[in-house]
Amino acid sequence: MATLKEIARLCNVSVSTVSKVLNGKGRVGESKRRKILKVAKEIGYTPNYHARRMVEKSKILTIGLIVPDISNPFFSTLTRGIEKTCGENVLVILMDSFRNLDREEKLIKNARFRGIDGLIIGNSRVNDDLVLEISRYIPIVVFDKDYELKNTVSIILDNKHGARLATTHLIKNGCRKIVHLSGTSELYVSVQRIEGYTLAMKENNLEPKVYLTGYDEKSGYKKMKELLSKNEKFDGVFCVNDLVAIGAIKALKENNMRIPEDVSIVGFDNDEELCEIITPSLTSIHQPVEEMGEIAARSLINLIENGDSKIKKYVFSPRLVIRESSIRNRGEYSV
Amino acid sequence: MATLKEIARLCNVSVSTVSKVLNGKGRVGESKRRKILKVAKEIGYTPNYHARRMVEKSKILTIGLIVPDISNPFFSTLTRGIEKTCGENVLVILMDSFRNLDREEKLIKNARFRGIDGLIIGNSRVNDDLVLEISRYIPIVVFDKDYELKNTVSIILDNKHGARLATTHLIKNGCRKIVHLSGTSELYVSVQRIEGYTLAMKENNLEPKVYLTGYDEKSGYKKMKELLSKNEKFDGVFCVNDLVAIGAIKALKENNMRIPEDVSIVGFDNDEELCEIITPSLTSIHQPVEEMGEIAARSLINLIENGDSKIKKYVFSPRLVIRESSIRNRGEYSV
DNA sequence: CTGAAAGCGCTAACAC
DNA sequence: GTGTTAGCGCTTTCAG
Repeated sequence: MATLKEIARLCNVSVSTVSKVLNGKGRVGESKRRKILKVAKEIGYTPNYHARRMVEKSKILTIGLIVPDISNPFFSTLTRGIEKTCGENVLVILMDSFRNLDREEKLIKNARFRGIDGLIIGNSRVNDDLVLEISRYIPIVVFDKDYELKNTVSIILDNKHGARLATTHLIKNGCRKIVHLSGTSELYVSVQRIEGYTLAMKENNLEPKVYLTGYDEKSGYKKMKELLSKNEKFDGVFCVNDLVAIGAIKALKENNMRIPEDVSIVGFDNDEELCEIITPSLTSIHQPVEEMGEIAARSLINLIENGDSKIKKYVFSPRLVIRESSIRNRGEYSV
Repeated sequence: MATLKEIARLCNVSVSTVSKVLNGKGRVGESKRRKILKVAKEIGYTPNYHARRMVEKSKILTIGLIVPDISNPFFSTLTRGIEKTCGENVLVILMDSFRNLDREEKLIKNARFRGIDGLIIGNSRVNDDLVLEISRYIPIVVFDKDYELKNTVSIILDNKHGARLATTHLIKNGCRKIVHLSGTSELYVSVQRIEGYTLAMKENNLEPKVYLTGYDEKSGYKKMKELLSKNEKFDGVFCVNDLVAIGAIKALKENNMRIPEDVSIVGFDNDEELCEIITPSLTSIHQPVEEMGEIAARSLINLIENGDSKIKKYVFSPRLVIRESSIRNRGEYSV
């Protein structure tokens, strides 16, 4: 390996002289300087990063980012926001858990042994004790979970409010029998959305009906097919996310239901690509994903550098984006 | 900071004893062992990663991944493939260039000063000299560019063949006037696809017509609108990617053209999410993105560990995935 | 069992 | 100008 020592030997000078030349510090005779530069290039010298970090109080930060699935648009956009905030001197180590809980736990546990200075955990299912334990060692930013730990910042979307917005919109728009395809009951996000949905229904003296699903298109399709075959009656659907909504739409179409005339439908996440491509275009609840990523990164960096953060929790507000899938031409409601 | 030294002091033992206990090596008296473990936990000791790497010939690798836009499904899926291959002991540093050439160059140049052992560069526009220079220092895997350098592996999709497949499919399916929305003429990928398209047209004594576009939905929409307003005649469209195709479809629909009856259309990339959601569903050329990511990671790791690679180039074959947008009910062609 | 000592590659005082 | 020295935090012989 090419080292300073090696160059020093080749040039008959001391290691520190080489170091000075290569770092442009101190004064060194022109002839030596040239020779050192030449040799360094020849043998392809690259300074040992770890050795450097040992001795410098380097300002380079390394943060770990854990996501359940980087190919999911929500998380890739989140990642984009994080990357945006991390300039030259913050390295982002991406870790995809592939929605495998064991793997996720292992990744979180091992982070601090990997030179990682802080962790951003996107929407995980790991238990709180683990976060509590790990946060003793490195700062953590978590999404959609509410911790009040010293070394931790929470980034939260007001999911309850979002769900209420969606449901109320359907109601105002003339729907009376609205069902909710909710995702699993384990995820905090889903729990909150179920609450918001239920609240809105009760406020309007309507009966809430929650159906558990997964989070992908397939599970939305499957559940909707099931409801249709059971001959369930409904005129509105609120879905836990856009993918589930898209699956549901597919099933509804196959059964010749008209959207939004027979059944109105609202998604969540507002992935513009998806929402606008599908026919009819999909009304959805927008969350400022990229911005949330930026804040996450900024908070983490601050947490690492200052050991603590004044603001322990950021709550973002969702917004309703109305498209064709929920607007009936009855004049009962207009944008 | 919590260090071995600190623990040693607190326990009245030597640093090496502490090291042994914490690493479970060598034999140490039970009482000391317990005390050391206890103190280490109390003061929240985490071994210094860089110090460790200095002395161990650690098997942990750090690879850098440069993409133009992580929120683009192609690259997030690619990333997924890479992550899949990198187990416990390979760290992936994600770097998004945001399609900024300056930033991309800087990222590539700085990688080796950031403890990065090798680089995967996704579909870049950096000039070849830079790659040549950097590959002297660290191994590089590049996409869609054909290098024959010692320290480099190329991962390539046979774009020409893919374009030919798409075009031939349209021809077999009864189209005679096929236009190509091609992206820009700078990107190698586009050049290859144009060639394949042209070849297929000529083979069938048809006249190729290439129209430059961008790579997003908007530019597909815009170009198609333009063609329609100019009253260009065509019965088939081959697009450089799915997004452009989707934009084109939108424009065609607005002008009340029937797809595939009036105009058949084929995309490229086969992003399943998009291709299957749109109405009509979009025929496309599939490239095994995730697999390409896996191979990229595997090659790079091999390159890092062995200094060179037998295989300098992987060429992947595209595949035609037929959906509604190109199948006319004329019985001229069936799947 | 336990600790002293060397050394990983580098930077930074501090002499010469 | 230039080299010597110390030390970053850790692992690993090697004596005792």
